[in-house]
Order: sequence, then C-alpha cells, then structure tokens
Amino acid sequence: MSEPARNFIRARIDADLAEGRVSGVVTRFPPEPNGYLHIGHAKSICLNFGIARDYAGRCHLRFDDTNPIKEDTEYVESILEDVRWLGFDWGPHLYYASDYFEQLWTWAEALVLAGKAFVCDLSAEEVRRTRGTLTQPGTPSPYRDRSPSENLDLFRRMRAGEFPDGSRTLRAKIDMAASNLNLRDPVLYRVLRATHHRTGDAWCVYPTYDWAHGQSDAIEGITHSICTLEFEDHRPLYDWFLEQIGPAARPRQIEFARLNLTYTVMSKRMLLQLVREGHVSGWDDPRLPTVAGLRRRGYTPASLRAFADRIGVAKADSTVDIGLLESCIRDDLNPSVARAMCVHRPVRLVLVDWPEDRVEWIEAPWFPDEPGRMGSRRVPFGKVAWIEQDDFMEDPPRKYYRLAPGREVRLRWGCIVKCVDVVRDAVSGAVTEVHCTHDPTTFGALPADGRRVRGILHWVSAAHAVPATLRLYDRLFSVPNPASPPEGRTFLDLLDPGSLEVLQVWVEPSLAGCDPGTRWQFERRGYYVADSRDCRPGHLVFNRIVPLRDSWAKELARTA
RNA sequence: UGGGGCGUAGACAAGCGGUAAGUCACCGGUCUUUGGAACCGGCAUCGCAGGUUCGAAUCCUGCCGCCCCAGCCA
Repeated sequence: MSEPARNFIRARIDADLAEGRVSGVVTRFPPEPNGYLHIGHAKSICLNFGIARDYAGRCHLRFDDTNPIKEDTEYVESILEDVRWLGFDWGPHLYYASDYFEQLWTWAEALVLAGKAFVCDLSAEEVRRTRGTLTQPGTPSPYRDRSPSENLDLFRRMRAGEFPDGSRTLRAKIDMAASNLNLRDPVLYRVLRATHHRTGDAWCVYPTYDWAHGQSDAIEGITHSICTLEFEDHRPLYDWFLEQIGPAARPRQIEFARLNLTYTVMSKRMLLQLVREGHVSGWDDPRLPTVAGLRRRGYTPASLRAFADRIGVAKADSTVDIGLLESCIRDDLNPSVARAMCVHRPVRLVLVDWPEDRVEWIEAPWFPDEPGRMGSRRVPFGKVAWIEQDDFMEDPPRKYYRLAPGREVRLRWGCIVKCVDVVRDAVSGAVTEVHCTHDPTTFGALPADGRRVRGILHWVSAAHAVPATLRLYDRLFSVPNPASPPEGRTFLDLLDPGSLEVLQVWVEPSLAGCDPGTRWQFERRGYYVADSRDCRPGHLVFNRIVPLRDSWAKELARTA
C-alpha cells in the first residue's frame, strides 16, 4: 500500500503531537444508524481508521443514536458489516452514544445547577419565532430566568414522564444575540416518547446531537473529532459544552469537505427515497453508491480504499468525477482477475471449410499476460461459434479492423478466419450468419507469409456455449449533478432508464460451475462478478462491475 | 444586507516566501493474439486588482464568486 496522501488534518495532528498537546491519536467514526453507509462514509471511514493506523493510535466505531424515531438495528447491523468489509477493525472499541445517556444526564443536571441551562416551556414553533434571523438577534425565552432549583425539579419531571412530547426542552443559557445561531440557547433535551433500539422505553427524553457528541468524544478520550463542513458552525458550541463539563483532555473538532460524485446522489434522504419508492431494488442495488450496493456490484474493498486515497481530503467543496472511481476498480481488478470469454449479443459464425463434427480443445491461459499463473482451461473450437454482432459489419467505416466481407480476423486463442459470405433474414434483411473459411496454419501461430491481422475477436463455441444472464449496470442518473435538477423537476426525473440492461448471453463452458462472488474479465468487454445472491450452477448471473476502456467507442464518438 | 468556510489545469489535489507534486480525463507515440494492459511524451503562473519583498500561489489590502447556518435531525 502506498503512502497516504498528505492532508491538512494530518498536518494538524503532526503539530499537536509536536507541541505535546496530545501524546497519541484517537479518532472515531460516528454514524447515525438511520440508513445504509455510502461511499462518502467510506471516505470518512478510511480517513479516521487510516489515521489511527498510521499514527499507531485507535479508531472507535460509535453509533450516534440519539434520535430513536429514525434509527433501527437493521442499520446498525449493515454499518457493522460495511465497516468490517471495508477492511477496518475497531477492536473492542464499539460504542453507542446511548451508552452515555446516564452520564450525559448527570452533566446536564450539573449545568442546570450551575445556572447554565434552563427548562423552557416554549413550543417548537415559539422557539423558532424567537430565535431571530440571520441578521437580527433572537429574544430570550420568558422561562430563561427560572431558578436552578425550579429548573432541576422540572428537568427531573421531564424525565419522569410528567410532560407531553414536545412540551418542554432543556436549553443551554448562552446568548440569544449571538451571530452564530447555534449559540442562541440551543436545545439539549427534548421530550420524546419513542422506543429506542437499544434503551427501549427507559427514556422519554433524548439528548440532541450537540449535547451528546462532544461529550461522547470526551468520554472516549477522542483526541481528534473529524467531521464534515456543515458542523463547522457547531464547533463553538462543541467547545462551550466541553468547557462547562471540564474533562481532563479536550477533543478537537476538525472539519473536512464531504464527498460528492458525478452521476449519482449521496444524500441519505434521496437514497432513502430511491429505496422506499422502489426506483432501485434495495439498499444494495448495484447502481447505488452505498457500500452494500458497491459490494454487490463487485467493487473490492481495496479499490474503495484506493479511491479514498486518490481523492484526498480538503475543505473545498468539490465533486469527484465518477470516472476516477471506475479507474480505481479497473486498476485493482486488471492484475488480479482471470480472463474468460462471453458473447453478449450473438450472431452465428460458421466455418464453411470445417468438418461438421470436428472439435478442437484449445489450451487458453487464465492470465494471458502471465501464462504460468493459475494455469489454463481448455476451450472447445468447432464449426459454429457465437461472435458479437458488432464485431461484423458489411460496410465498415475507416479504421474498423474487425470482421467484414473479404476481411480476416483472429478468433482469440484460435486461428485466423476470413469472411466469405453472409446469410440474411428473408424478411428483415439482417445478417443472421457470417460464413468464413479458416487458415489451419495459424492456430497458436502467426501467419507464415507475414500478413498482418489486427482484429481479434472473442467467441464461444455454439455447441458448447453455456447460457447466462448478464446485468449491465450503468450510471444511475443521466446528468452529472442530479441533486440539483432544473426548475420544476426532481432528481427522480433524471434517473437513467438505461442504467440496467439485462441480457441473455453465452459464456464459455469453463464458467459453468462458477462460484457466486467470483470476478472475471470477459475479454474486450469488462469486469464482471457472479452475483452473490442469484448466481448458481445451471443459472449463471453476472453483474457488470465496470466496462473496459474502449478506445474504439471513443474513436466513433470523435468522428460522429 | 449577520456569522462561519472555500476559491491552484476539464475533475480531484499537493504546496506553508525561493521560482507550480501526484492522480483521473484529454492529446500524441511505442508495444501488444483483449482497439485491454504496460510504457514514453504533452497538457496551469495559482478567482480578480493593488501593495510588501531581491523574490509571492504562499504575506497585506480591497474586490468578485461559490458553499453552510434560522430542526425539539445528525
């Protein structure tokens, strides 16, 4: 693994270490279990766990579970699985903010006693109205000056369940005129009767993110609390709370820009909507940027880690070209995955000068660039083969060096063949068969006369071909930034209806018993994975992970 | 028109006063029984305008542009 790129966060940690502000590094990844992890989370996971690894520190996995109405154990489980799958280990450091509810409560009572927090009877609506605006200060709550003892009494009765949901909150007493709205007497606790996935019905008051997060960091001895940019405005509050409770060591919050990717959406709200409304097959739909989706698609953990390294970490809002992700998975798979042949859109190729029943079994290495590696398989070569429709053209454009009337190509691992005739459908006129002669001297050999044959076609013997289903996945959306649709439209209008194409295809017989989860390169086409759920012997299903770079397509696009 | 951030090539991103890393994309070329892979080469004066300095992407000043904040979400 190469050196992780330098970034401003590591620079800050270096400085903290050099100045003796900290003696070790402890980070944390703090997801809220209210949805599945996506590649943006993967960036954060790689950042936090990567720093812990490189600084010989540790990284905690902590669930930020302070809002029971949105959270669920299904999400907790998927998150655990995803982080593990990405290749990271939290060791014994698995925590839940809900584990700290009692401690948080105790600190809150201390705040009340110190006159730094009060119970407010304003409704949510009234709080909003009195908060002021961006340019005007808010007005203090009429309950702001209650005595500490009255506040403590009320606060305890909130917990005891004496008040209805939403009727009262505990608020910090900071500054209603602060230019940073987060400091205008923020809410610490709300009354909420909801069954929590871990604490059940033990509580009817729940701490807010602001009150829970920094304190949880402090409890765990986190040194560097790395979060995304939108929390930058919360840092003064984060620090204010810590100052009140005065822990031995103060964690430091550092913010970085979240990941945006072209041709997809990353917001939990939009992902949830895609899943709930059935626009995709589930959280693990291979077109989704969720970790589960990428896994099902066939992406490897290593490719995602490489991606995280390549995109870097900074504070500028940015959108990464999804082509970079695709190049990461190609890079990982190219040297590690065996080659095989699969014909996607078949047309018959008949060798007119080949005996009807003759079959040659050809030795073909799994790794053509490294023939010794992992050995080879034997592929049958007979009179009739399937080839790709687009590997034959009656009237080819310039630079097309595949099959055409009178032209020669090599059948991969086989011999050179020459097109001598075509058979058409009587009605449509479409070519249904390509007739060729073959040059028997070119099996495993260059033409003796030195003639140059550039085109090489993949193929599958028709008599031995095994049927399979291919799912050709493409980008989910048809535009680079679906999250900001044009006036009057929603991101759903921008879904690409062609993002999934299902094909019935022919694969070479050596793939017949292929195990779910195994990856292949189908030569000249792309990388594929035998679907983890639907692929089984006798019923082969492959997902396209990513197509190969296609310079011919590029050439066509250029001349078009 | 309050506060907090950010602006380096088409896309990411190093750089921290000494004369613009790297990656993807793109463009050439070599090689090739995958039009794959590999390899070689090309591709920026740093939002704008002033100033300080022998010297500035890096320091100062003023503009311009973009993002975030008015949940009892995180």
